[in-house]
Amino acid sequence: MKPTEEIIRRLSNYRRVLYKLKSLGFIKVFSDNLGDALGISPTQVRKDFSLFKITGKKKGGYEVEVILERLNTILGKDVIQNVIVVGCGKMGSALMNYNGFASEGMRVVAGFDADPSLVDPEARIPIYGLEDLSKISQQFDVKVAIMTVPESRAPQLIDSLNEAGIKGILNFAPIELKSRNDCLIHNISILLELENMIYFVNNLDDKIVI
Amino acid sequence: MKPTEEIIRRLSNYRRVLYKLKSLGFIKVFSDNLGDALGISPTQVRKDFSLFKITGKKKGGYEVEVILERLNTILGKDVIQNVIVVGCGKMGSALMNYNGFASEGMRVVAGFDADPSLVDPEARIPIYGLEDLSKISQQFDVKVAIMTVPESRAPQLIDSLNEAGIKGILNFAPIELKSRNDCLIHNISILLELENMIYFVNNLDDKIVI
DNA sequence: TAGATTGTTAATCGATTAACAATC
DNA sequence: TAGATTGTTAATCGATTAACAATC
Repeated sequence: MKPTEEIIRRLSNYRRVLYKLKSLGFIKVFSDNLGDALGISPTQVRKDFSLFKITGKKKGGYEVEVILERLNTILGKDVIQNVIVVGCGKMGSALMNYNGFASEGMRVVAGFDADPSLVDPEARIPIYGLEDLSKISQQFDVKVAIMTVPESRAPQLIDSLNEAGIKGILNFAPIELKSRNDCLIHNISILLELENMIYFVNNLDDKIVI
Repeated sequence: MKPTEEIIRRLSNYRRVLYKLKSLGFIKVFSDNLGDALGISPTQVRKDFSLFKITGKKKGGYEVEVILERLNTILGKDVIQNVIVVGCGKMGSALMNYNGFASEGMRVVAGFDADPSLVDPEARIPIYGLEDLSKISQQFDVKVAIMTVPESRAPQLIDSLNEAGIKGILNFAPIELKSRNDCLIHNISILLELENMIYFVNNLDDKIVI
């Protein structure tokens, strides 16, 4: 069985919770603990672990340190993951300067923008023109890009990103881009999320189904 | 059957595609058209429509104008939906000034921040201290909040938001907050999304399962 | 009419959960 | 030992898809 996106999402959450438990002094955890913390069944925790050959001891549970090491390897935390930000408007620059990346083993190595007035190769995180996409991406072995450009620019940019060797795009434009064979795309649409919540909030009488 | 989050997400996407088709001159569409555009089966389109009593004509398909009107009603587009932004740091202010809300029938009526130096009730979109949450939320009948605060502040803020009558929270802090009975929470975690993509990009040999 | 498309029922598929033997 | 917990198999559940009668 191949891991699905949902399973990997849960692995990230196990990892996050395990660090919290570790800081509380936990040496070992049971599938029950993790299930409670994530609001899922202990069986699912065990099943997920089983898929990745993460084993525990009957009655003894799982060793926090051991699972964490395994999870870090699976999620690529043993190497710094370089990413770029394409589109350095308000949203893009807010993301570039977000300081949560480092502690998650990620680094924004550069920004890119079509607007020459935003280009600044001397900045702490340099900003280049789009013509430098391939050069910089190859130099830093970048595989993943955050895309914060206007909706109209998004579709054509995908081709440039692919040519530059980008395999994963986190798209913030309010347009649902479909993954291709050669490129995984995740869409984060604030408008869509709000619209979704607004529906359920406006229909609270209907029991919320999540 | 109650609509799930996924179904509402698809309704949003039908709506988006339908506006595009309308601008291309389409008067009617078939479930095939919509399925193709969204990469889903025509059966699913018909099933979704059926759930909301959106009907078409055998052989004649669906009338674009009619479905759009229905979808707009379902998704609350017939009334302006007021939202607030809690936490006016870089991310929060980038969101407040994002100009995609208006065309989707949403309006950011105010921002809130614990830091008094950010408070500015005279700004185009006024920024208040947290003590004004209830007053302003009630004044503008706000039910949904965008939360862009540091992780450490997030949990306690939920209580304040609930007291202010907020029923839905779009959380940007990198902490997976669980929905409660009285409050729907959607988490948007850039780090989690990146981590997820990084996994699949680093394991491209394993066929991607989406 | 013949062909195409809806609306719905039944079948399939995949993901979650229950159950339980193994065993610490 | 008795009780608790893992690891896995079988059962369940829900969502998607196939099939098809109705009909335009």
